[in-house]
Amino acid sequence: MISISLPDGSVKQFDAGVTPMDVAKSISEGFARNVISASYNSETVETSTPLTTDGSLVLYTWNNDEGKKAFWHSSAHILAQALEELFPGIKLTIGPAIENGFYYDVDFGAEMISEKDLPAIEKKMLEIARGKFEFSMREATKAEALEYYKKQGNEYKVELIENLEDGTITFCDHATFTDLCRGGHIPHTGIVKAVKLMSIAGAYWRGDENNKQLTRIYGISFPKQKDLTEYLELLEEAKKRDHRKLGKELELFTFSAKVGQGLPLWLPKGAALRERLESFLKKAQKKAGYEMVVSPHIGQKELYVTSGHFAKYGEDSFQTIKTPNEGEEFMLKPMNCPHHCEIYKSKPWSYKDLPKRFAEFGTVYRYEQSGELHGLTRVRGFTQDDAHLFCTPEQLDQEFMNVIDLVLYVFGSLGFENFTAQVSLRDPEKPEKYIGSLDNWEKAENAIINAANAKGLNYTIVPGEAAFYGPKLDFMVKDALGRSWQLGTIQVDYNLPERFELEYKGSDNEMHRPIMIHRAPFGSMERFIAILLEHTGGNFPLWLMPEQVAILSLSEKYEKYAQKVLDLLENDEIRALVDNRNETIGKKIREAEMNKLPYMLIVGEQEEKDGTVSVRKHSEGDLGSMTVEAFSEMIKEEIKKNTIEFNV
RNA sequence: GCCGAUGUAGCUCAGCUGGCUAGAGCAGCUGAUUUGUAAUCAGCAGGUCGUGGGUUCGAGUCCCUCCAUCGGCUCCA
Repeated sequence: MISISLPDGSVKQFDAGVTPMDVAKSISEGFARNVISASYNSETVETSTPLTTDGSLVLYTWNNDEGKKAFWHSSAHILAQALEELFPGIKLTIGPAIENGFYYDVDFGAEMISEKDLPAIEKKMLEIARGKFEFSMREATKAEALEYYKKQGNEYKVELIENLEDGTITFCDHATFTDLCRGGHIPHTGIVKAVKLMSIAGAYWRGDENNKQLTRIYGISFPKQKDLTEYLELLEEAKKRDHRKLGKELELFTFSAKVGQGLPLWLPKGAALRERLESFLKKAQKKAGYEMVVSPHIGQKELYVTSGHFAKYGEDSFQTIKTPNEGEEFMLKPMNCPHHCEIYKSKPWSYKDLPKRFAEFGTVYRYEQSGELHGLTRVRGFTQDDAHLFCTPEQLDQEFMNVIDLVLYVFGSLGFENFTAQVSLRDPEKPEKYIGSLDNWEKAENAIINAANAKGLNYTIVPGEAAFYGPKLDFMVKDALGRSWQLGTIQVDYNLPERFELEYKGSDNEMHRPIMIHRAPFGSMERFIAILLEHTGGNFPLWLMPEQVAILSLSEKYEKYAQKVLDLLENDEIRALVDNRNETIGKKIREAEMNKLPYMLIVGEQEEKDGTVSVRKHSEGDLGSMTVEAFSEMIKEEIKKNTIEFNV
């Protein structure tokens, strides 16, 4: 007999060799029907794995993330089997579950595959699923496993196995299919009722560009057809919040192939929105002791040679600009830091002057790979809400924490609650990617981790994501489709001060080297606005709206009164427009609603007589009539209510 | 840059297996209408079918090049 404890705290006795599914059935047959995976003593097991020791068992259904993971991973096996049957001779590599679904990376050899092939593969998968084949794990020795795949000529699996310890190697079989696999499956294929293969993509073996590119097939599967339909509808809904679509509809920005890819053109409304965001941040930065500086869009090549950026990115940048002077070369500035270092160098500093905080909305140009460009989130010309703080070692922790406060204030003010903090460290395996001494790197990494801890941030540590000159604390936010983007970033840098020979005089009358903090709460104006658009669906907070109020005249007869209302609102710094076209009120309302105008004021005979406006709120409807003054107060109140004060 | 897909009017889209002067709705313009909470009516105008080649008696439709865009990979100072 063994004792098995369950998540509800209960402990039950079973014969040794009992399976998780047996335990589920002992709880209730109905529950057991929904159980699709399990973990024992925190290790993933199959629902058919015999349990032989005491332990704690967790049973998962489709409603748990672990259950979904097993479901999708098992679906990847089914996909692999379908592919093997339809395209004999292909080489399978890996097929994991992902956040939404699963994929399988396959070497198709000379075979060409395109999206047209997907429906046939889906059909085959469902055929296999209906066979209700059980997934069963089988142990193999390393020699056996290697032999199996060497015989098949699958060098990918051979490579995977060579990196595994003998004695830990398992295979998973179902039907006639077998695959190297660590485990974690649903009981049988029949539970998969709906499958959709989403797309085909190239993916490098082991994520390395120098390796062969494999074909990756993305898919998602569900236990019910209805779940799939709902998922696809959800995707359709998310597409409506795509910032590229909204940006066009709301006339915020555009692109022109003639200007060049990845070079956004800001339209009047978008420019106004940007400006409003900038002045919002400027106000907070002023309180936090920042000083604005301005630097040019180009700099001599030497500047970036000194900073190290040229060696790192020179080849992949916009190339140098030549002048009539032989040998003279300039570059479009790809970042502001070197300029700010030179601003720091413009005069000698005492420790009493520090910290210095130089801020600039600096527009930079980076030659991103063409396949990387993406709406406003990845562009070739963009404006960073940049600042560089120069401080003493004693000031570093406090300065860093203050910047965290500023970032949290910015995110809070704009309603970004679901961000993740990411501590981006260097990859210890690839020292060649970074500059500077290990000693300084450790100091910088510790400073970031300490500050994040002191601020009680819930963060994840990701090695390999640091900048080449220093580690970062990044604030990541997801877009409508769940893709993560880095918005705010704070970086500690010991290297540029060294390369630019920055100094200050200490209390000991000796020269010392300041530490530099790079930071951008928005990240870039472009990306921030893109993500804000996707989060709000274009319904920005009232204070940010390019146009807050539309005054809709009932007919041309009320033009004068509409104009008077407009003047009154403008006196109160409310952004309004008059729609005095010869159209029905229904049409004017419809258009204002579609343009996401927060408030509509309808003015006609009654309103002119009473000196009132009839107020309609976007997506809510008629609020009744009130005086212009009362409306104005209401707007100001709403803006005030949604504004957070920044306290240093 | 790599893999896959897409590109028809300002916008959203139709155009079957290649066959008369390429269609619709919205937006625009003109006129009528002067309107009470999500589309008033009528007329007009608008496209070298992304670009450049090719196949063909004939190409929006088939093939190739390039460009741009979309989904991924790699990259992201």
